[in-house]
Amino acid sequence: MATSASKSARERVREEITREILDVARAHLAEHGPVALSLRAVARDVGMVSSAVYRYFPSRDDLLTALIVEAYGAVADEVEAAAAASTRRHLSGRWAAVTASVRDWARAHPHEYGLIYGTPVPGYQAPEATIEPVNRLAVVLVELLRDGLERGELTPEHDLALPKRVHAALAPVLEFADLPDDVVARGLLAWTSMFGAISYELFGHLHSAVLDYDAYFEHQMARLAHDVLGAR
Amino acid sequence: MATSASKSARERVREEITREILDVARAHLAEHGPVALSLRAVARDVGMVSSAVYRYFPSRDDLLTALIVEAYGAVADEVEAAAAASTRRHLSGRWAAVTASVRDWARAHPHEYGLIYGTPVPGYQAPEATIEPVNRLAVVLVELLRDGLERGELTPEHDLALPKRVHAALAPVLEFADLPDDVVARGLLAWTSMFGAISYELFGHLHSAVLDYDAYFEHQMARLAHDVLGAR
DNA sequence: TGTACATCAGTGAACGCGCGTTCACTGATGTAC
DNA sequence: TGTACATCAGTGAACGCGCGTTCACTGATGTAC
Repeated sequence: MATSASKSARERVREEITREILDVARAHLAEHGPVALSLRAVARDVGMVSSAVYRYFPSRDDLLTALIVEAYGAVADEVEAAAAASTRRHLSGRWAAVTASVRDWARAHPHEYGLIYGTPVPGYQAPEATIEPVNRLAVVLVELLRDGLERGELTPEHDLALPKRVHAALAPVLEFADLPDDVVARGLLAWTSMFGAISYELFGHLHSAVLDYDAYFEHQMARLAHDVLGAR
Repeated sequence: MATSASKSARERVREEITREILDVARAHLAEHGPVALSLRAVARDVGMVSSAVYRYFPSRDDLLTALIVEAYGAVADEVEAAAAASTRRHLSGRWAAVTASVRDWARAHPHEYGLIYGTPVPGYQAPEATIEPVNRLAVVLVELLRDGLERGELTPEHDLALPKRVHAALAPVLEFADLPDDVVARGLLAWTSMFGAISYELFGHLHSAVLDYDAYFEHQMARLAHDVLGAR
């Protein structure tokens, strides 16, 4: 018992320092962007020699990967919290809450947002470890839609029936969601549209086109809920 | 006369070489992404010594800027061509053609797409010279909407009237478009949603969620035309 | 048309830089008996 | 509880790299009279 306790003492220190490296790295990321993320600079700020970092991360890329995974986790946390805090509201209200939570996080952490929803860092595909937080996001969206259906707040008009080819294209996501195909298609469209709106704003394309980003975003999200999701 | 002809001879050579540098740079961009764009490597491939490039571009950043401007111009070309080739179709058909042209270009030039619609390169704001091609894009969208209205193919339901604050937020773009405010808002939403759909696909987020990207995109764009624009 | 000078493109060497990663090492902490 | 050994964190020097940019230069092309 004493042995395992002391053993975990070393491990606790290790975890602490790993955390510290990640925190410093995240700060660097926030300030200079992923491209400029330098192992040496991080090491300097942590107060160790650059080679010591290799005790914790086998390479610079692994450090970046860890940050990517953390960023996904952070969005998932925000979204889950927003969804949980709005269970008693109507579908459109919950949609507003969830989309606002993503946007707020994105504005607070633009570089991290860019890291996961902007241009992928060259030579990168999503690491395995992002599957779990991405799934959490998907679950929130699916639950939102399911609740909306069950409560009768979601009244999709079936006037634009899904062609067979589109239905087939959606196979993986349909299996995951277990909802009517047009609801899934609408949900996905609303979801990607939200990212379009956020990226467009965050990456500067609304500059000199729109004055009040908050009002604009809120309104467009309401429009998505109404027109695309079919809420109300 | 002879003088000005020979003077422009030198100038023609200069333009040719400038072009060659840009072409090589664009090829490098396509292969390795903007981060890895190196003045020295470009110079090597053009067949000159690195310092010679400074006769044409005052710095690496200016070279990148030129590529950004060109990329915007390329999208604008595609979009204008698609719009021009589809003047006789219905609004939804024209919308399909225009959105497909953006997506096709994006898939053919992913790094260039990422350069202008993905994460901005750190320390960059859109250079002045992008205003012109961006305007050309805006004009296409506005004309699309105007034609749709005039032909009665666009029947926006005024059930979701624009709150004053949103109307005010849209002031610059309303002045530019000179169309009913809700039409402008719908157009902008459809437009940014298109970018969301393209980025989501191109940046890998549809991976293992959707099987047939072509069918999926086409359908979602039809949905946008119908549900958001109010086409038909 | 011919000569003297000015402009410009391209060369080659050099600058200083910060980077990722490796490696042999020291010393502290944990483990086994 | 004490000793002998194993594990691990962190050090410091060194590697090779490619980069952007500057600068004095050569030689060709254009200009003015």
